Amino acid sequence: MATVDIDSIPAVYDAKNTEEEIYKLWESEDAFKADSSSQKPPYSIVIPPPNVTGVLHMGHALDGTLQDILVRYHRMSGYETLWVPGTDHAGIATQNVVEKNLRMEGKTRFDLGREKFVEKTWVWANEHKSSILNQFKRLGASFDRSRERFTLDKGCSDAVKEVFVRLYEKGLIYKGAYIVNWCPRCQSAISDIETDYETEKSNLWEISYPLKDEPGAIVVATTRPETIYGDVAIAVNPTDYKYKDLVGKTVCIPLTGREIPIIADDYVDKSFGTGALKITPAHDPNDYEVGKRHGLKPIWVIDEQGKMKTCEEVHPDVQGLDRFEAREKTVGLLKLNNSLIRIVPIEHNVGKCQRCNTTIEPLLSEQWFVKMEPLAKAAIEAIDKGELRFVPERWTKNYLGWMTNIRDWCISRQLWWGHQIPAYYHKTTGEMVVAKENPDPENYVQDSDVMDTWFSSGLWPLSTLGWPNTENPDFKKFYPTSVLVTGFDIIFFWVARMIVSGYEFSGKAPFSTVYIHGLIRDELGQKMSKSKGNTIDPVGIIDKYGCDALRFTLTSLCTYGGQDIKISDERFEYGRNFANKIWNASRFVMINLDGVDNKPIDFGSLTIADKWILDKLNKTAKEINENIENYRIGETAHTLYEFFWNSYCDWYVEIAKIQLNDEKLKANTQRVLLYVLDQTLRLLHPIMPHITEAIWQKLPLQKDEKLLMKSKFPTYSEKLSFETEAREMEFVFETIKSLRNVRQAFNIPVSLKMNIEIISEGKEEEIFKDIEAYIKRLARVEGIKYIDAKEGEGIKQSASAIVGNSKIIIPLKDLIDINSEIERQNKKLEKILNEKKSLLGRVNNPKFVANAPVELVNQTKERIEELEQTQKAIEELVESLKI
RNA sequence: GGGCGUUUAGCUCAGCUGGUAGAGCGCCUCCCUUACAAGGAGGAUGUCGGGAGUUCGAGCCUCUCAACGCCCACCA
Repeated sequence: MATVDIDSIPAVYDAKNTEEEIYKLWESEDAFKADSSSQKPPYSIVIPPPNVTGVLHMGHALDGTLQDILVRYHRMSGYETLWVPGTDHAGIATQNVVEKNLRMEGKTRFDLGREKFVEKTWVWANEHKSSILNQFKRLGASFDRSRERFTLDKGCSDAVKEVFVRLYEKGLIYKGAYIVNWCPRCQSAISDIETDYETEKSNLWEISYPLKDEPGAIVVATTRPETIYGDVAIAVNPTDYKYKDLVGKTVCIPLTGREIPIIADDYVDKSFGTGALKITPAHDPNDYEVGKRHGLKPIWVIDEQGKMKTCEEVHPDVQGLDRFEAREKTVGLLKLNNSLIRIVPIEHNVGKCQRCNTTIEPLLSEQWFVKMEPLAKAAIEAIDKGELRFVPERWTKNYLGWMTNIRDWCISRQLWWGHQIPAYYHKTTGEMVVAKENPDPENYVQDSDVMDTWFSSGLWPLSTLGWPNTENPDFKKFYPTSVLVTGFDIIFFWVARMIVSGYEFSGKAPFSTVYIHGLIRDELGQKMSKSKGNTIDPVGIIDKYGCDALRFTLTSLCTYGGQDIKISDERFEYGRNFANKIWNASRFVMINLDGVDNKPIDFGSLTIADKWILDKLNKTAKEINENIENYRIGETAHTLYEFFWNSYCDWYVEIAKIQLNDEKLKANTQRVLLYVLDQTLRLLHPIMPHITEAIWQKLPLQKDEKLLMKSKFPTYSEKLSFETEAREMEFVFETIKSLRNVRQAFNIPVSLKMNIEIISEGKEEEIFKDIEAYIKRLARVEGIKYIDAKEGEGIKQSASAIVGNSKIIIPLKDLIDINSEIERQNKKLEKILNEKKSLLGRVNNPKFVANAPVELVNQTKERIEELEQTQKAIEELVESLKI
């Protein structure tokens, strides 16, 4: 015999304490730990590793919640489930933070030296990586901390070296001079996708270059006058008649007088500017290509700091100046020199460093690259072969577009924090060796560059599961992973690269599904960012509303199309209110469990309401399984909300109050209440893990598992299907609703119990007799009298309702106004007539009858019959009222 | 320039394979009915952006126009 201490269950759900307590319970049971030797089928997810520099934001909260839902659902559905947590060393971001801290001490990284600096950064990273993952704990994340990884740890480092060497040996990694996006502030090259473009107002300066040894000049338009010192040619379009005679001649660079040729190249757009273009191969990617075609040697005039070089090509007054100062100075000099023809204001796009927003300086330099095209092949075919799919599907196109136009990937970064490139140079001969280890530390020094952060995170599914040791039990059991959950913003940075490396090094896609969710935005639809000050801190929301409230709200806002999600603080009231509802409904059940036995439900003595709720539960379970399997997470939340609140609480619990007062029904009702609650908690658990576990722990159930999170997830069961009763219950709802409607329409006080008369026959009359108790209680009815159709004299001075083919009469002398009752009935009649009219229109259309499915035609006809009967009944009512 | 998305109730948005529109919030009425006022009961509200087409039937499919948003590429 079970008892529940009700005093221990307050009427308002205490999320904070409950969540803390429950997470501790899971941890103490080591419940998130996966077993690679298990016989169960595997289900695995690797977390998109948050930056060590990061703090939990709403995007993490959504991403983490979705993963946790999938993981918890599969864990309960019989899979050996592994969710791998970890963090990313975030090369530039982390180095920036540590450098900033140093600056506050008045130091730079160079004061410390590389070794000391990296050491210091490790200390910082170690301190912070637990902090972001601990914040994920506040989310209820059921990841396996015993398998936590870091993109710079030994295992990841080994994988990185292995991959680098293999790709190098295959000729897919090469070192070469190329124009890269150089960030003068970060002092490093960055990749194309780390560069953002911003529209800026600027000028097009038209500068005149005089011809050598003859009168005349050619005028070029440029947005970067400071680069004239690096010019190696003036290019015009070969078809441009204006300049036809000038091609092949020589001009002098104003201010310095250096001589350069006029060349012809298709690249030049005749209609832009003056149609003549200055070529600066060292500082512009397109110019570099043109220069290469014409065998022109680049001249460097801007250094890595973004300052003008001190060299003979640069005008002495400009040497050493910052590039923007140099621009002003150069324009001034040109003006004095009469070389400046005019200034045309324009708006153009300027590349910016994604990390620090510094204007990018295209710079010709020696960097390491990965040849992507051969690697992309398998990643492209994966889609056609059906080995990889995106949810929602529209992202496939995006992914394929990028993959098929892929460019080589600049992987070297001139930083100190990261995986150092495993290339070694002989101290005297300069000979280069690429190897996992330094072949001879006496005589070889390692390349000083490190690799792009995304190089190591691109190996994440491989490296976290033990690759390159393919005999590792985790790798054998859990690779490839099941699904990758992330936002669309890192499809190119990360997802695409993981797919490429998955195919290259394991021959398989690292996951078969990429589930892409929307981005979190503020209530105005703007991206959340610290600089805008519009962020909502998930931890703050958890403190205020509770973790499960946060999870439920976020989940409910997910759409199948993966739309972005606008949130505001108040939206989380939705989840909090639902959590409170769950808490209180459970509280009601527990309060009413006195004398409960642990016997199974007696199916022989179920009431119509019992059968209805079991049927509804069963259908809900079916839907939930389908929804989660198909990544319809938002619908999962809505379905559960609707079932629990509108079916279980609003109707079944209210009906149970009646049945619990009936000694014959009490025990079985308790069992049904408890059973449905137990099953519902299981269904809700993946989305709202804490509250469900907390309640479940209190329920006096016979339990196979100690924890709800390890218990079986409900599925559809034929045994619980009660179609007929489910339909009959609709009759009950109709009846009660119409009676409530009448009460409200005529302002009948709740305290006044009504007496009603029913005109009915056959099956319907039987049902009425079955559900009398429900009607009496839920519609506050005193007595029910069954009368013959002919005894209808009481209709005068009564309100009435039609349910099915039956008439319910509510005699209300003095309480009702006949005219308003007539009006009320006429309104209903009008609705019915409207519906009937349109349905008749269909049925009378021979084409509809010929083309529509037979079922639909029959359904429509049946509906018309129903409507006609109701119409007739209402018309009779109105007639008798009028008398 | 190329691609994608959005436009549905006052607000925020659902609506899967076409069968006469839904939720939450807000609003109006009533109710502290012994789980819950973070609650209960009842109610009002939409020519589904405009136009055309396909279909027996269109919020959903096709075309077109419009507005807003995002991504990619980038001409000095």
